[in-house]
Amino acid sequence: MATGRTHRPATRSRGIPEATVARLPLYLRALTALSERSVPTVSSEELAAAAGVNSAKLRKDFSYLGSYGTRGVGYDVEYLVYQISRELGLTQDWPVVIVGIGNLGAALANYGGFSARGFRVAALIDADPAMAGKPVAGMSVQHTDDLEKIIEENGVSIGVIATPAGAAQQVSERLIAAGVTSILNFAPTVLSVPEGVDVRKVDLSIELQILAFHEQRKAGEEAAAAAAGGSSVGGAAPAAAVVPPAGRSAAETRKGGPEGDVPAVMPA
Amino acid sequence: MATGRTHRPATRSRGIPEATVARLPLYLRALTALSERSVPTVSSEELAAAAGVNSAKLRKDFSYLGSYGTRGVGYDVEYLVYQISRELGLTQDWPVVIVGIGNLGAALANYGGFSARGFRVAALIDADPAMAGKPVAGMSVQHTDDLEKIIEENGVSIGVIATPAGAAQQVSERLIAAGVTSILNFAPTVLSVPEGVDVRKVDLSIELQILAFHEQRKAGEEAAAAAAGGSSVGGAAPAAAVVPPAGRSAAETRKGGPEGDVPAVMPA
DNA sequence: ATGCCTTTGTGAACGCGTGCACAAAGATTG
DNA sequence: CAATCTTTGTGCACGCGTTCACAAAGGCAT
Ligand SMILES: NC(=O)c1ccc[n+]([C@@H]2O[C@H](COP(=O)([O-])OP(=O)(O)OC[C@H]3O[C@@H](n4cnc5c(N)ncnc54)[C@H](O)[C@@H]3O)[C@@H](O)[C@H]2O)c1
Ligand SMILES: NC(=O)c1ccc[n+]([C@@H]2O[C@H](COP(=O)([O-])OP(=O)(O)OC[C@H]3O[C@@H](n4cnc5c(N)ncnc54)[C@H](O)[C@@H]3O)[C@@H](O)[C@H]2O)c1
Repeated sequence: MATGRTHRPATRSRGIPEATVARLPLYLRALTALSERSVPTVSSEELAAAAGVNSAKLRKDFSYLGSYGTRGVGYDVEYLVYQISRELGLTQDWPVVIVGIGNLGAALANYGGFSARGFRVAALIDADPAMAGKPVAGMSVQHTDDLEKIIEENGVSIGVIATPAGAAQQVSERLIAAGVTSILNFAPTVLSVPEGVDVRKVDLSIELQILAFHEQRKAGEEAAAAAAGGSSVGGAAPAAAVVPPAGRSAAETRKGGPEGDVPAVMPA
Repeated sequence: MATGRTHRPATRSRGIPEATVARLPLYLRALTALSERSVPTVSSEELAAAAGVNSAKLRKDFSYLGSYGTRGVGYDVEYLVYQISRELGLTQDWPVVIVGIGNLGAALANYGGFSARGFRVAALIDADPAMAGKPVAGMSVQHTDDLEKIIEENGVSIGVIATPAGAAQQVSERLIAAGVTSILNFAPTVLSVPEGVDVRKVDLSIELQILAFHEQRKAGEEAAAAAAGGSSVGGAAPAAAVVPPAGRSAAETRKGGPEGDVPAVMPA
């Protein structure tokens, strides 16, 4: 999710739980690696370890696809690769457009892993007239004016948005109007889309903030442990405070913080 | 998802559910936007709409932080920004290193949104001697030889990995040995890390595969609807088949596909 | 053919997350 | 001060996802 997500509850697609779908690519990757090493079969235990999940979970996941294992032996690697690929729709070729060819968009365009799995970059699109015609990753960047034409001519149903946040909503609307029904959004905004359109988001900033939360928690616990008599291990404490407290109206009305307010840095 | 994730079940950090933590940055972003427009207060309903979530969920999320709202009025925007920032640990300054300054790493280094929220890029690190000393995003790229020194001197506890997949595990081990306890991994690999280290992953390929799954499902349903008498809407059907069936040993043993095998493109 | 050993597939229990619905709280108005 | 209206905070129920644990299944050796 990427991390982050914008799950639509979705109608339990064909009986395969969403959580399982999200893990299938993980299994596929592990299986592909085994396949390249010409490993013929693999047990749920081994494969689960390679994919970083619980083996019971993996078996249950596979059980949604059918009974593809052999008791006492395990799973046939090649066969499973095919079954998962088919289930994920990777036996088809999916043309993709990338909109917004800046720092990130260009990096995505240059990314090899795209085409590795049936995804083909059909076009690179940018609103900047100066970008139009420029070669990026061996393709010529096209102008947003032609967005609709490109989508329709190439039968594109998956769009990647790498524009600034302010443009993302509008870009998504044009993509959708032209026929796109799945969007991968790198811009830090909530996209509002009609029913039937899937949006997944990748948000670096959110991921970092989640890490910071846990990091702060670890630091707090460590401090507590140290205060309780432990030796202070070298745990890289962050530097200085940044945001001063707001101290506004509602502040007085406040009832009671979680647990007596950790001694957060509070200058003023 | 980004989506994608590597949740450690974690010990219900300080009573705040993981799912709530993952949404706090979303609320914070919406609140910051309101703050910039000088909106003084906001109701759970409005804020929930801006963040793209259910209002009941939002209220429950906030209830884990304390009672910061005023019944009949809503939430004080500035105050809530501060409370969430504090809870997420964003009132501190978090130095971050990026390892692997290729296409993606360079894009990340150039990304402004990094510093926007208390994250400061302390160093850019690459193994390529030719990269060492080169300026990227106004910083000089440093060689991996100095990785440990950089981490320790800057008190870095968060590392971003943007190396090729093959190098990621090793890089993570060096980061962790040097004191890093949180990793954001862009390489398509499962990182194996010791207890106490948080890993979150951002995986473009996985997100696309999940979209492809739903896309295929939509196409199938649409085809079924059309067969049932509907007019075929212009739904951008993908092009050609790519992976031929494996047809291996276990194939015969197979018991029974989900529901009589949709007529997937099956050449041979 | 028989028995043993390995590994799958799944029933069942449990816990987390979500969303409804409403009582309590406070603001606001008369 | 009392009545009314708005919006929060949360008890509760439900469904999804995870995990355990084990019977059934199949391979393999004897
Ligand atoms: N660079 C990163 O590492 C990174 C990381 C996370 C998120 N993001 C997000 O990804 C997005 C892109 O980041 P970036 O660093 O590449 O920014 P950028 O400014 O380098 O590139 C944005 C590109 O989008 C184009 N653009 C603007 N409006 C457009 C429109 N309406 N239609 C089509 N193209 C348009 C611009 O011409 C520009 O080329 C931003 O929303 C950013 O927040 C970037
Ligand atoms: N480019 C993208 O859009 C994109 C998208 C998703 C995922 N990824 C993943 O991100 C990673 C980086 O992608 P990229 O396109 O930037 O690749 P890249 O080849 O352009 O860059 C990789 C960089 O890592 C450096 N490196 C290699 N081994 C290293 C080591 N041991 N220590 C430090 N640095 C090392 C290389 O010198 C190079 O500069 C890859 O794993 C890729 O799969 C990239």
